[in-house]
Amino acid sequence: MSTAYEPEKIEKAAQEQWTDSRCFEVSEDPDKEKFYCLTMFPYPSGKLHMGHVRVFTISDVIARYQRMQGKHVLQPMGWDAFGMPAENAAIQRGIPPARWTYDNIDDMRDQMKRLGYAYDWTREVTTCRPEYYRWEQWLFTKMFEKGLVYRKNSVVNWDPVDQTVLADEQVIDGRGWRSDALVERREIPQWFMKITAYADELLDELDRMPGWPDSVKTMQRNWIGRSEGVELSFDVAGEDEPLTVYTTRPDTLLGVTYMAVAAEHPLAKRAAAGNAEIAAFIEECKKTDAAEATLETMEKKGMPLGISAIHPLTGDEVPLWVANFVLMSYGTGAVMAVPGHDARDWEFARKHDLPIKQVIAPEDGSEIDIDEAVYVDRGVLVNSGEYDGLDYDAAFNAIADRFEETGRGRRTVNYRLRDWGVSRQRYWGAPIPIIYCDDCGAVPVPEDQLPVVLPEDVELTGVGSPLKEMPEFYETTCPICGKPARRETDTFDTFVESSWYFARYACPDSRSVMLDDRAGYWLPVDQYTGGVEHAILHLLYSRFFQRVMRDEGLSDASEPFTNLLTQGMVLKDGAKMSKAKGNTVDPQGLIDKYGADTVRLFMMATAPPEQALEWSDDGVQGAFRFLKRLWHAVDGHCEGGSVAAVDAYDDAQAGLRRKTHQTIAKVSDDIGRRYKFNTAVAATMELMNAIQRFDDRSDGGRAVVQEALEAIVKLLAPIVPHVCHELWRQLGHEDALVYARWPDVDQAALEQDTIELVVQVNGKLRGRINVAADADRSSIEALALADDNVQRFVAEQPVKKVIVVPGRLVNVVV
RNA sequence: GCCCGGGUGGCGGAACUGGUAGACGCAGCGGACUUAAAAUCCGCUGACCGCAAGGUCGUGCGAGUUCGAGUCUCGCCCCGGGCACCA
Repeated sequence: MSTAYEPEKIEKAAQEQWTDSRCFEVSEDPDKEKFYCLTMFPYPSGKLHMGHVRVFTISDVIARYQRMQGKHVLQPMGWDAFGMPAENAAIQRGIPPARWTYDNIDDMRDQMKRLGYAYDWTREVTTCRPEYYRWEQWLFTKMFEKGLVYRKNSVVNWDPVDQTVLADEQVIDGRGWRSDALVERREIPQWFMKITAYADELLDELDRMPGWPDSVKTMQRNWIGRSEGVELSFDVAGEDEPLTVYTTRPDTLLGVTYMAVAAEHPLAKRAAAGNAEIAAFIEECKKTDAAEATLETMEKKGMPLGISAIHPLTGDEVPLWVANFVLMSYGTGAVMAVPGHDARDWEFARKHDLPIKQVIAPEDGSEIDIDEAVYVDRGVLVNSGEYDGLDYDAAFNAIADRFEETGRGRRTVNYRLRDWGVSRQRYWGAPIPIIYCDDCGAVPVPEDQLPVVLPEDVELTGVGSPLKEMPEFYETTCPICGKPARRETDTFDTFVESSWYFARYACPDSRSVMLDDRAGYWLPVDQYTGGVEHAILHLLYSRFFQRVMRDEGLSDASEPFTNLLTQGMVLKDGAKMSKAKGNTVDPQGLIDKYGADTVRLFMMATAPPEQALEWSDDGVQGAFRFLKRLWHAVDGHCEGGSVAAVDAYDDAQAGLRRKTHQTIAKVSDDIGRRYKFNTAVAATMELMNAIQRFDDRSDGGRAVVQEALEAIVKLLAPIVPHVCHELWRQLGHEDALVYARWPDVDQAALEQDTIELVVQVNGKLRGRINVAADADRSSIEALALADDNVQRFVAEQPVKKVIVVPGRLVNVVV
């Protein structure tokens, strides 16, 4: 009597058994090899979306696979619970951010449990809880003591109508998203973390991280942007202070025909004082937002300041301009312009009729016309007086030496990386633990007064932070002198919470210290999985924080994540699935209709994890159909009763055994090494097809089918754990599948007497031959040349050579 | 604009280290079963030529390297992600 595949029933039963046996709860066991498998934790935005399901399933497959390898696996889950959407919901619906967040967490936790992830729920971490954020407040005060944090003015988007600071995302075409008012750039004092102090270490270690994708390492290298250059001083006519610029191309120094400073530069401000036109231009510059993409793509504008700089080598006067593309925050806020050999300078010079001078010529002696096209490659110096004929390196050194000798410059290393501004003028975040005292200045909150708890019962209006209206929050006393003082009302960037949560999972209940000995057992994370959109910021901040924690004596590890898998986005209609774009697909409907296993299988079978996955509703049906086929195959097989042991096989039986063990080998490699779950699924589907074509009810036949079905159930256990859990039981096993080991390949079963080789003539496929597995080269060649179709194409032509690729093909070249 | 990916049948994708292009699945078409439908099972399915054997073309576009290129090199085009206050 055959039974139906009822996912809802078997999934519930499997999950209950996992929960009751607490098999995914792990403690520290030094005798076992640990494996810490982590997914980037979600922001509790409401319901799970497809991107969540994809990344959690990928990670769960790896965790369950490693468990079957005998590892002691930790897979925790938590909530990146601070953030803007909670404030938006509060403004729109009048629900306090805390309640909205906790409700969402409850919903999403239920959905995760329904999907059967192998999480140790006893370690759940929620970043908006004081017991969590107190430790980042504490670490901040330690960083304060070490000089790793500091306060400086920095630019924000100011909405003059709502009287509030806007996130870049809230600025739409230069206007506030709620008020529609033109946004202004405004400078306010903010806290910064000195990530640049670790720039060299963060850069150098990338060379020793084989477990990270090259693309991510390259992006981080470019982001840090270490460059070796020279700082040069130009005198300015009528000014006492020289103007210092940084350049990586001192070899082009004689090609300088103008210079440019940022709108915020003191020289520009002074020039504006006596010139209304310049003042207006500087005002206009402030109206663009500060995003790099905007600065780089906007029209390059500038104005002469009416001041001249003196060229340090020739003594010539070069005009000084103010330009909208020069950044005050990068380098010195001033650049020397070499239009002949820099693309942006060239374009700007053409537009404003500034002279273009060639000082570099191609090394191969070819002629170039600098008025036609810019020449940016390194080459040989020309029109550079005593430096003519030098190459890049020689010129770099000669000019750098000259400036160092005269004290007018120095070799220096520059980074594109900027310090991390962590202040946010928002309510729903961790309070920055600083007290401002008129006498003592900015004072960190002492350890015994931590945490600084964020009040949760508030009303949000959308205008400013409610903390600024709560004297019971901000009124306090100075920890040093005891006088009345005022608390910082800014909160941390939410990236601060996500920069160390991975460590806290090791000891989420630790009350006395940020991290205890348990972190020493679990860290670093062995496998980290998350969206490629986090390739730079989140991952770089986490690498920085891990080092800060290391230097605080909290952990021995320098790198937080040994292996990184960056999963591609789930796209819909060609764009990232996101709430903001309104193109999300709710996975819940599919779970209700087909069960968790079908959804898990579909996500894994459809595309490799690193690739973007374009969502389509078709295909889910196919995953469901396959699970039904598997179910009925096991069901039908088990109806035949117990299986007798057999030690000799006929050809067909040996053939199915070979397919079984080829599949074990392929799936082990696909999941264990390549992370190609889609081809792993395809391989098990092929084995299923082979089983269904195999019709042999003899003892031997039933034995190899039993072996094949057990292999499929184990190989698919990480991907579709519920149905496999039940099928394993049906195949006659008392111990739950979750305690089973990954299957081994029987090398003897793989052996073959003959193999097929492809024969090409001049690289085109012309025939196939069967040869003995151990055939030598000359007999292969002879067999290949004897093939009728091969003979047709060789015909009378002399054979120039024959290439034999063992196990693959023969190519006859005529 | 800069940095990092990607582009292969009607669709998702496979081809791992330069060696049979299109595995596996979806959709479609034909058939079996059924009173019927659903479900299930079997077969076909890149384009073109051919009765067939087989042949020609074909991996975004253009060149190149090689006995052999989806894969490597150079130059383009298009799409996605990131660009520091979305997470």
